[in-house]
Amino acid sequence: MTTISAGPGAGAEPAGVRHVKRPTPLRESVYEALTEMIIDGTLERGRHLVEVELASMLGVSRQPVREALQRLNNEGWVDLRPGFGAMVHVPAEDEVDQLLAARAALESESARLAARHASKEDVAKLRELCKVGTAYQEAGDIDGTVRTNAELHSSITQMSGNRFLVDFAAQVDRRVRWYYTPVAPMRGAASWREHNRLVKAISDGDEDKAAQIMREHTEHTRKAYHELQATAEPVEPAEPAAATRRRRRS
Amino acid sequence: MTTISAGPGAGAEPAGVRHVKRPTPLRESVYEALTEMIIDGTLERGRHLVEVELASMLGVSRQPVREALQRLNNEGWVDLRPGFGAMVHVPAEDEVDQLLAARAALESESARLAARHASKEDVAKLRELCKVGTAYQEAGDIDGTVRTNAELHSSITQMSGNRFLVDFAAQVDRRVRWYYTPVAPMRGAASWREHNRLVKAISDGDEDKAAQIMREHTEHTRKAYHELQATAEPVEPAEPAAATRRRRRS
DNA sequence: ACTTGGTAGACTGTCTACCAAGTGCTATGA
DNA sequence: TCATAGCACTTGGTAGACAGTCTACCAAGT
Repeated sequence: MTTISAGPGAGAEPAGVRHVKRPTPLRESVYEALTEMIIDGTLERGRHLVEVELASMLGVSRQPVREALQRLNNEGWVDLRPGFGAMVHVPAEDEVDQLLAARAALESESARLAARHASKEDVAKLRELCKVGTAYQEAGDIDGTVRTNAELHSSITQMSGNRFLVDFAAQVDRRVRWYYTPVAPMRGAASWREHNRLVKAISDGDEDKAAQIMREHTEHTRKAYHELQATAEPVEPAEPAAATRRRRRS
Repeated sequence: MTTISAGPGAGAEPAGVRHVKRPTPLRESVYEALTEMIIDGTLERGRHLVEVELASMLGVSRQPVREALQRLNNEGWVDLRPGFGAMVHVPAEDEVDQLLAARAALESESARLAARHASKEDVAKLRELCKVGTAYQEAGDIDGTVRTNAELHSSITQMSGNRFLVDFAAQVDRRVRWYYTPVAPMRGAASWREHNRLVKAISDGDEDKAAQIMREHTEHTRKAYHELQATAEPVEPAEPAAATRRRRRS
């Protein structure tokens, strides 16, 4: 499950674009593999990541692993301590909050620009996503719901036409997805109602309204997170530092 | 691209823990050196960067240079072409525009949060910076003006208390500073008047006003940039591809 | 019991060397 | 003139080596 298939596995190529061969740099694949493992919990928070270990685990040499780790560090997935190595980032108490606040700003602005620029096809696509998402939600398919949600948000930022916003938002979204998957189910129906209103505002070209709805939407998400925290972890006994766990054989 | 540097710099350290200086990894120094060289024009836009060349230039081996180049690529300072090398990024026509738009969103939100959280000392610091900046401006010290301007903006984002906003804004600011230094002088006095109003709004805790002033402020900057473009390059003869210039001199 | 000193092992950071494959340039040939 | 074959150069990736540093652990001294 851990070996990197440089292969074109996830063939989401737009039809007709036949990349004769895609020599994706190894570091890229390693990066993807590691984020995935972090998100799905294979690599627990606080765990010490050892280069050679990862390297042999993924069937590559140290170099690509190093490069991937450095990128992960830059993007806040792991913390690199000089001379010691990388630990999977352990999110601070207030971090999710700040993350969602940043997301609110980025996506709200994106929504505003999307309302300004969206074409008919764009709007149609958003409508479709809304429909699919609602269906997933009603069917209780959490994974599908989360995925469609992410797709909708990313589509909207994409439509802002601003590559920096797209870029930052993508980063933030990915992090949010990590911290926060457990929250998603909570506010299913309401979330999709808001999405619908948002898409309408965009289709009407009502910039202010789109921006405002998106802001409130993200804000609701934040509230939901806090409520979950409050109920789920009254005190949090601070799980005894998984920090320096190593297999100490014989 | 882009990164969230979770570096230990933004010390949210528990009071009293003063980590002594930790030997900076070489790649870090290389990264700094290269951005500096890009900003100050030593490495012109479009120039082909060769790893071994940079390595010997900086007195290190290929490895740290590679790692630095990858980071520069992620953050949009250079473009990495597989199998060929890195070229110093040549900003596209609309790129500055998008950059400033993103900045508007980020800094506007920061200003809002700063207005919410700023302490008395914070406000005092901002006032001081305004005074210094205005003085520089009146004295015609462009370098000082630009520096103080950057410091003021970065102080405000810092006061937002949101590390993600701080981080993104820092990145954007650095890029803006690169693209755009020539514009700065143009709108000196007006800029500092706006700064003063902004600081007042923050000190009053008027979130909406602070956000709005910051947005307009950035917007003015964007306009100024466009006006400069319009006058300075009526047609832009598209300087004969600095792309593949190499020292081929006899 | 607590501190100090020493030891050992594990990793990173960096360097060197090497090779395969891809890219751009150039000179050759039709 | 235009295609093309060949060449020089550069990256991407691998392997191995070594110093410095970090952690843990043990032993002796206070």
